[in-house]
Amino acid sequence: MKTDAKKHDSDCMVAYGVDTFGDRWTLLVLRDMMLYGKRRYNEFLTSNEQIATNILASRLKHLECEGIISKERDPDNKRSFVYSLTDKGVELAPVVLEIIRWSSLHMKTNARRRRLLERIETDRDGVVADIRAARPVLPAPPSRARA
Amino acid sequence: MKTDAKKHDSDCMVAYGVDTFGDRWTLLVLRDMMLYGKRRYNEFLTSNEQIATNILASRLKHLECEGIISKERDPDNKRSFVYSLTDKGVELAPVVLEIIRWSSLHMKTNARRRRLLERIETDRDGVVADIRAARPVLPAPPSRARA
DNA sequence: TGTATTACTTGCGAAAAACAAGTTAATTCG
DNA sequence: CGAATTAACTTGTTTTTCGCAAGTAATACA
Repeated sequence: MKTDAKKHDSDCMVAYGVDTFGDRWTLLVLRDMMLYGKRRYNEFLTSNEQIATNILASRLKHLECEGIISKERDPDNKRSFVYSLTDKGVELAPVVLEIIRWSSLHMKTNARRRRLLERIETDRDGVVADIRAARPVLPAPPSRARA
Repeated sequence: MKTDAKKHDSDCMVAYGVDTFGDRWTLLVLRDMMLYGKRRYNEFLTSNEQIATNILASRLKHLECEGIISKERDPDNKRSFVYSLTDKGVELAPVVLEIIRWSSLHMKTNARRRRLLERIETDRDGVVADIRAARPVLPAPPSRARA
């Protein structure tokens, strides 16, 4: 499987990150994996932001090419696949957690958010352990009505 | 000045971050400000990744609308403007620093990178102070030949 | 007074995203 | 056992955004 050419391909570490997850959707897929423990194509499709199926397929392929997720057959259901975070993917957790922290400074606060933020501040290693184990860090959000 | 409609506008903190800086260019502009102390339109145009001028203008406007940067006339040169990070912008530094850290785990290492990483690990507050003061954290990178 | 500089805007073709529909293979249901 | 369903995608097609080249307006400089 051939990986996409890098868009920037500069020597910069920030550009490397942007090339890897700097688009409208990739970080949301990673969020679904990290916070909600999602692992299947169908699950990613049902997030609140309604990613299109062709886009989802291309982002999963890209993440796999970058070594951030791996794809394996579900042993119990031969038509299903399970996507998992690799070590390289789990190492991205601090980036996602810092995004959450920053946003929490600038979004209206609520109990759900406060709880997550508190846990990030006081039990970051536990959060990362949950992410690694695919244990949801948050209960799934209430899903919005579709059009 | 009217801000763009949010693309995702979900209730999610990660989505808020993606709406704010989740595209090919915004994080690179922020990097230029944070790491290299860039403050002017021309300076942003000369980064290694060669952003187009209309895109740069739209990203600066967006960042300003989001309250991440501010734009002021240069008192010494009436045709020039100075862009600065607001508090909200400086608060994004940890996100950028975590991206750098993650990338450094997965890019070929070199002296320049090792130095920055070391400083991030041992003097994070000093790095953030430099960012706030618009002091370059890194010397400008060797610029690449243009086409 | 004329040229250069700074910070943009405009127009247009190309690329990517979004939407809808179709495909394939495994599985469950009657 | 055959038919409907599910899971994971493709494949068109339209719409939006990107990226390049060129143009513009307001200083500033010689």
